[in-house]
Amino acid sequence: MSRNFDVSQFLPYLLNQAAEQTSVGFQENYRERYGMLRTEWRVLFHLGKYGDMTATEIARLAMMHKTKISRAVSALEDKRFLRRNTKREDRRQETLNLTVAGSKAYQQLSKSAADYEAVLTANLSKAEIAMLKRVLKNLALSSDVPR
Amino acid sequence: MSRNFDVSQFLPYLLNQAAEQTSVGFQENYRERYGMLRTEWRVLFHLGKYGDMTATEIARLAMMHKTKISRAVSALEDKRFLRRNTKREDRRQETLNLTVAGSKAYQQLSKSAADYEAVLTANLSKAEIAMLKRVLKNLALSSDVPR
DNA sequence: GTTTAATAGTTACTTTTGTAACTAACAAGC
DNA sequence: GCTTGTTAGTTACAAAAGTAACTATTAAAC
Repeated sequence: MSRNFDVSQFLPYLLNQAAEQTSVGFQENYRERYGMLRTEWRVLFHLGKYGDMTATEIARLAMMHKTKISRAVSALEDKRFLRRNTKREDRRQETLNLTVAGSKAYQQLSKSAADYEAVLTANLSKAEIAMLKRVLKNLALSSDVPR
Repeated sequence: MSRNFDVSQFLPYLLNQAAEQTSVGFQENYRERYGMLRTEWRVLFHLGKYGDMTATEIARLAMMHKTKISRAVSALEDKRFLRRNTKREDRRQETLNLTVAGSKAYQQLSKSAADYEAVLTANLSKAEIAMLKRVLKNLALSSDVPR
């Protein structure tokens, strides 16, 4: 069985291809229009979805390294999509919150995301989509290396 | 509906997390032991699976840019995992083939891949795995931008 | 209260990737 | 056979990501 394992069907490989294609497909929605990178869009949507957060909280939720977050936050700040506020009770931390422009971009892009996902899943049933997402979430937790 | 779209459940995002975690999880099998990068492992497994190929053929199959392939091929050649042979009928192309060491690495790693996948899919049924892979392959083709 | 350790976030340096321009070889048109 | 265009693969340069060391601040130990 392992002798004949078909490595071209290897799950991490298939996941990578699907992830890469769909992410590249979606980036046309924020790249030109808002001048964002993928990491920036991710940070933006966390703030849009969960409200004010610190960089560390985003890093944990998004499973992204803190330097990546740090750079994305700086870029989003430069583009006036978010503001930072040092916490009074702990001056190491800073709460990040979207500006009006940031919120608008988020609204716009979450609409685009919904549309894009609808296209991607056009020939899947509700049950299949649910199962797919459940599996993906489990896989993301599987080899959970805290970084 | 789009108003309340849950962007933290966005398919490309979930795919990315699952892809990243599982790829990072698997890399411990080739990173230390063979000193390979992810791109190199991918090129290696294409040659192992399909036999001799040119760089362009791998690029098309693996949906990787040709510069990435070029660099991975050089690295694999330096490590003596493959050899190149200029084709006589078209001297622009070169056929890549695994050395004995390359084949051994491939055998080893495809075994590891099988084991790793078995762990990843431990709590999925055969039907679920089949459906998952089918969906992933479709998603990878979805927004097929030839590069 | 002073030392020690831990945490949030940034910066410097290195590695990897992306993009575009390049060389070499072939093919077609004329 | 010469020009024009195309394809395979590489290289140079720029952008992005990873890693480790850093600063500033807080918390704990004593």
